[in-house]
Parts: sequence; C-alpha cells; structure tokens
Amino acid sequence: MRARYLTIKDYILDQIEIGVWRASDKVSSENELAQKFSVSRMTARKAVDTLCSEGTLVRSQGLGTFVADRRPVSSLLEIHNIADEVVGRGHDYTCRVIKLEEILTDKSAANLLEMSEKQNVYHSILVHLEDNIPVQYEDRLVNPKHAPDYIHQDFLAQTPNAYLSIVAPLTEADHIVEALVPSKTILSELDSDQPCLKITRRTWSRRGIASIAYLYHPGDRYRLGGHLQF
Amino acid sequence: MRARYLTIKDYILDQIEIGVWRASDKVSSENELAQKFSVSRMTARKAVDTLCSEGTLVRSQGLGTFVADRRPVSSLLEIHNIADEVVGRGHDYTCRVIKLEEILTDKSAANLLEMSEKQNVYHSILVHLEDNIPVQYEDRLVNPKHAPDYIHQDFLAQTPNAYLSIVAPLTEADHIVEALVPSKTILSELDSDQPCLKITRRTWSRRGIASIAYLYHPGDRYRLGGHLQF
DNA sequence: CAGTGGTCTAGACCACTGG
DNA sequence: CAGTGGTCTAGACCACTGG
Repeated sequence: MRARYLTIKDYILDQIEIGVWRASDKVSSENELAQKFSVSRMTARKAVDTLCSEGTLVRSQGLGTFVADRRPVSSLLEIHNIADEVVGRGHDYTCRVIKLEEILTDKSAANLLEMSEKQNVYHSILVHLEDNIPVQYEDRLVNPKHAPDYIHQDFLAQTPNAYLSIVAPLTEADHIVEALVPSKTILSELDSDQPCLKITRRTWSRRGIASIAYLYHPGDRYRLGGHLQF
Repeated sequence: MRARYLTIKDYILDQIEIGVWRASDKVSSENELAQKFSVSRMTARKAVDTLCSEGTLVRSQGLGTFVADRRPVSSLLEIHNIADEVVGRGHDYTCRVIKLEEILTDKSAANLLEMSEKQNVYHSILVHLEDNIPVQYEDRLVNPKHAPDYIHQDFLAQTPNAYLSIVAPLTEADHIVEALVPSKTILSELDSDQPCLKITRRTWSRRGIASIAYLYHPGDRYRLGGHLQF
C-alpha cells in the first residue's frame, strides 16, 4: 500500500505543475488537506514537511504555507551542463540555436584561444530555456583542432558542453564572473531587462584551449552557488 | 519552551562531535532515544528526521540509523580577503566603517544564523575602497558566541574577514552569487549606478554558523575569478 | 477573534533486516 | 523471532498572524 502522504504530496506538486498554485501563492492549509484526503493532520503535515525540506514550499507560522519563490542555484565549482541542471530540477529543458557558423579569428579571439589571427574557428550562439523561459545565452568559440565536427552537431539533442566534454575531455578551466547589463540583442534573446550574471569560461583539454564561452544569465532567474569544506 | 526534539538533536550532534559515534556508526534507535529522553517515539523520530534531511544521518529500515559518511571536500575557491586582494594588485586599500553595533536578531537573521530570535548579534557595515574608489559594500552579521570581541575591533587595521579567520577558524562556507541592482542606500555608498555582483556568504566554524556576509560589488569594478584543474 | 503552523502524546500496524 | 524504521491516528496545547 502506497503511503497516503505521498498521494497528498503528488497532489500538491500537480497543482503547482498545472499552474493552479504559482510562486508565492498560498496552498491549502494542513487542516484543509487533512479533510480533503480524509487523513489525520499529521499525515497531511508530513506531505508538506517533505516538500518544505525539498525547497518546494515554505511555511510561515500563523500565515500559511506558500509555494517557494525559487531561483535555481548551481555550483561554481563544477563545469555544469545546463541541460542536466534544468532536468535535475524536474523542469523542461529546450534550446534555440541562434547561430552555428565557421568564422575567422580576429585579434581578440585569437588571443583568448591562443591561436593566430585569421584562422578558422567555430562559433555558436544558443539560448537555453527552462520551462520555456530563457535562462542562459551561450556565445561560444571552439577551436576546430579539438572538435572538428562541432559544426555538424545537433545541439537540440546534446548541448555544446556535453559534446565537447566527450570529444575533448576537460583538463582545466577558468572562469570570470561579473554583473552587467548586456547588449540589447542579448537582452532581447533572453526576453529580459534585468542585469545579468556573465560567466566567461575557458576550457582546456589535454592539447590546449578547446573553447571559450560567454554565458549570460538574467539576474532574477539564475544564481550560482557553492559549498566548501576545509 | 524549547522544543524537545531539538534537545535530542543536539544530543546526537554532541555524540558525533565528541567522537562517540563516527561515520557509519549506528546511533541509538528511535525507541532508545524516546526512552532516554522520556518522549514519545514520534518526537525522537523528528530529531532523527531533521538530521537525515540535513545529511548528518542516514536511515535503513530494519537495520537502524547511521552517521552519514562525510561529503567530498572541494577547496577550490578561496575565501577572499578584500584588503589582501587590493594590496596584491599594488593598489591602495582603505575602508570606511558605516556601522558597528549590537542588535537583536529578527526572524530572518535568526534563521540564517540558526539562532533563536531576539538574541544579541553583532552587525557591521563597511565599505572597502581601492585607490579611494569603493569596490565592496560589506553588510555582516556575526554570532557573538564565536567572536565575543568582534564589536571592539578596529576594522581600519584588520578586515572583519581577517579577524574572524583568527578567532573562529573556518571549517565550512557556502556562497551564492547573483547579479542585481541594489538599494539606493547601497548604490550611494558605493558611489555607483551599476548593477552589482552580490555574494551571500555564510561561514561556519566548528560550533556552527559564525557569520553571514552580504557583499556587493559594482559590476564595472569587480569580477570574480577562478581556476580549476581536473 | 478564528485560523495558521509547531510541537507532542500514546498508542497502532506495517515492511524489512538479521540471526 | 525480536528489533528496526515507515506510516498513521485522533486527539491536545501552543505561538503566531491578520482582521
């Protein structure tokens, strides 16, 4: 016999899923849930308990229980795959390919990739969406030496990050994190007017710099987190 | 009246702290705890519940409850001391103390510091300047238990971070990085109208959370960097 | 004030594990 | 088998919030 509190938990998750309860909304009280499902209040409470500890709901004594206003937190310490992150949060991941082309390095790109000027490099621009809301604008340069077939990939099936980690396993990375208001082009692709968290990340494989990525995240939809132990 | 399950929770944490129970050891059963503390099993269970959801204990039906194995250590990102950073760049470091006071915890501060409400905590606000230009607005709460003399320090001579790392050596930290436009008060102290990089950092010493800091950096004057090797 | 969540009791039956 | 955790009941009193 399946636990009754799980039925209630599913019910709450369903209501959130179909949009009956949205972020910051008040959900049914413990007594209402208990009555609706003909269980004791302790059992209804357990359903709410588990959703609180999972970060889906937040409680406030005397006020009620509310859908958490949740911006995702991801790790600074890992090289993350945005698709895995989104799916890991139980959300729908999609992506739009804005650009996928071969270009010649200019001075700045050549410097960053430690190549010489006017060499072929691959250039891709993608927008990653979580439940159809843009969460990352990814502008990436790739050294063809490390990933010769990069330009023929289907990035709807596999993110650039995931593909690169297979053909050119990472040995090293650096990143710079900053806050800024990006260009209008980028803001429009992100459908946002917020300041962005920009991550500039260079990744090395065994034979040198494989790729440089500029990742823009709307400040109100994305946070970076990390936990350290000494 | 303090909740009884918290007493039991503290007891379990103490036993782990002093080494009576080590990683993978079996801890007292729920019935034993209930009897020892003269509470119902549900109450003993609640203490174990919270420690499970915090990752300290793991349960196994039919077997018992065990101390969780330690999480992997990642010491890749350092806790920065802004003064060292600035001096390291060959620039002039100064700082303004905006506030240094003793206040009572409100609900939110109590939650974040894992203290109860209306306890004394120290509160400091500083602005750190590089060549006389503000680069960081630091709003910090400190648990007096970990640093009783915090409020008597001269932060023109030594940053809060440097002081705390001496009196309450760090064992753990977490941080969240986000981009936002801060309040007018903060913008005015920073003499900036740019979006900011906000770092929320909690630091632990052995006995719990020692301090929580909100660090605001104007987006055009500060970047966060890191380098990883695999 | 009525309603909310926070804690707690003293029971119960269950599924599961090892011996 | 006895002991463990997993679930559940039908109550209780409390602190807190808004009106």
